[in-house]
Amino acid sequence: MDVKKILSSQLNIDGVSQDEIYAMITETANSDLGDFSLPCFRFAKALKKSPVQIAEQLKESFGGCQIVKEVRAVNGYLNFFVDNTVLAYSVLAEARQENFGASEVGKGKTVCIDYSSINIAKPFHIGHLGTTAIGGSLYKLLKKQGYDVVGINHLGDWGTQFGKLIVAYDLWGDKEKIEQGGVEALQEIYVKFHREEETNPELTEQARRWFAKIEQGDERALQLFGWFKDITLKEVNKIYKRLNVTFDSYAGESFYNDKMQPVLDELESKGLVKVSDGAKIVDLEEYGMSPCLLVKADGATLYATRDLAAAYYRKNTYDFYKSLYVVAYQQNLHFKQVFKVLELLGNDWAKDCIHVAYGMVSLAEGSMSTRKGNVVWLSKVLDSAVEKAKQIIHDKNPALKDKDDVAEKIGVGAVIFSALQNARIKDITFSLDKVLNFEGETCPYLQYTYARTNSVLNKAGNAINARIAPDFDSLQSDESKQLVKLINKYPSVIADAAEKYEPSILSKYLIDLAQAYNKFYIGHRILDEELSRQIPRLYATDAVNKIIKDGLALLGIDVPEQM
RNA sequence: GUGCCUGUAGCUCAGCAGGAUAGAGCAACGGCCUUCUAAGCCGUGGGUCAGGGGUUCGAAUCCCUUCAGGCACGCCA
Repeated sequence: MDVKKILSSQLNIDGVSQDEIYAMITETANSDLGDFSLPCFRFAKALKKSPVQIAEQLKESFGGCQIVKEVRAVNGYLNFFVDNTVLAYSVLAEARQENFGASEVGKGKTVCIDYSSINIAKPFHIGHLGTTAIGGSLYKLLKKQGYDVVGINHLGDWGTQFGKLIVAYDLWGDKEKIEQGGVEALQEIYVKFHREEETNPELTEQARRWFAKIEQGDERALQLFGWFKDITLKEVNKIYKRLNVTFDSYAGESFYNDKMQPVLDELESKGLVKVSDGAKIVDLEEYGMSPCLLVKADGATLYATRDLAAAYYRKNTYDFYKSLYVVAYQQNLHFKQVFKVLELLGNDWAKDCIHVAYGMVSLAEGSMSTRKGNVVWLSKVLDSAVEKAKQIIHDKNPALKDKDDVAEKIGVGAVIFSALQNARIKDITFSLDKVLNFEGETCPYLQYTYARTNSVLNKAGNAINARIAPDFDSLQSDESKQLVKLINKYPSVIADAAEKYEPSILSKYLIDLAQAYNKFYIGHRILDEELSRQIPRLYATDAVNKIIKDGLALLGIDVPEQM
């Protein structure tokens, strides 16, 4: 229930719209002062009265409603005290409904999300965790908001590195070894190629020729290329499954090979193309940007050219309302350029293309480099996290059922959560120790709280459905009030997270909710109470149970029923 | 050099379409399990919100500026 809306609808101030009043009502930091507050200072000039007078007047004219217990005018603030019995009654009823938190604001609109976008034959390392986890969560958040969502894995499946890989395979590759070793085995020969290449430029030349053969459709070249692709996808799909991430399209770079020329033609016909040092560019100087490179001096297309073709393809195919690119902030300029070129081409939908940038992942030990083979494989990080979870289960709850399943959920959840708990723009120095810390503001803490609510609900049996009038007066403590308020916020938190493309808003909220519940749990016996007082507490427990499960699912994280 | 991003407790971060006394977690120290899961809860200490100026009744939040760190800036993606 939107308390601010109820309050603002009861307030009338000359020359100020209801929406403006709504926006000005804040939650009060100090609960002694009330639950919600309207500062009246800004109205002083227009009304030619002091804020103190205005607050007094508003207090007098406030019609009153069930939810408000008391209104006070204090030092120019109009403070509202909410009646928690009434609030708890309606909030807990809402929270028990099936689709609590869902919305239909996106109904009939399609959002494309380009995320994860891995490279073929390259390791899935912790650097890919950010885009995969953020994109995967946005996918679910936007669906929850009613949008049709298209998840696109823009595969990096084009470029001279595939020529290199073929050369490396012919020289040092072993079919069986690679079938078994997968991407890691491919990486080995790739890294070797780069070492050898430094002293033997002939290799570089050979690689170039092989890549040209792929382009020309040479049978053997395509066959090997397809094989590398299969190996990679097979392996990566296992990780996606663990991360609860899905895609609707794997149209990658190679897919756009035959779709760039029409875009280039259009650019030419609109007079946007310039030739500079033999390369074709779009000059963006008047917009304060360096030029967007379209075609190299040797005639080859570039990254930006493919992104332009992809943008058109997505618009034509999906008629998107928004098209998101979950890509690290290193590429800020690139996307600014591409979007500007789309705009210069006269596409009003250019404004709907949004670069959802996120921070860098670095290692405490130094930078990652695929070529040097200095990477932290995500599958290994997931495995260590699961291993750690197993150890802790062994220490704390050796009698637990389905230990392996629970450990998987806890371990993988911890890793995903580490990528989603902070604002996405923040850089991350990856530390396994930190990911493996299971105490405090962590995913295991949320899962533990969920398991705790499960335990209470199971022990309560059918009491929650007893035909006895619940006594909501039993939720008057500060802890209860705090908890009810947070439960009430869930739908707006999802809306906010979806609107800002920021899953961390949800992560932070879930931590707050779990903290509030744990305080409530410690401070209030639930099952010892008589039924009429027990039921509201079970409602609250049930709401927390559902929200944590649903909220974590929106982050791509599973919950164990017990732990 | 230019543009963008970041700077809040020892560490990691919330708070930033301005509102009342700046909040969590980790780490440290001290408490709470014969009672619903102690992966929990309570308490203690810890702050020039990077520095300076400005706007405002009011600034961590907006503007200017300086400093520090990161990223990007033509033929990689």
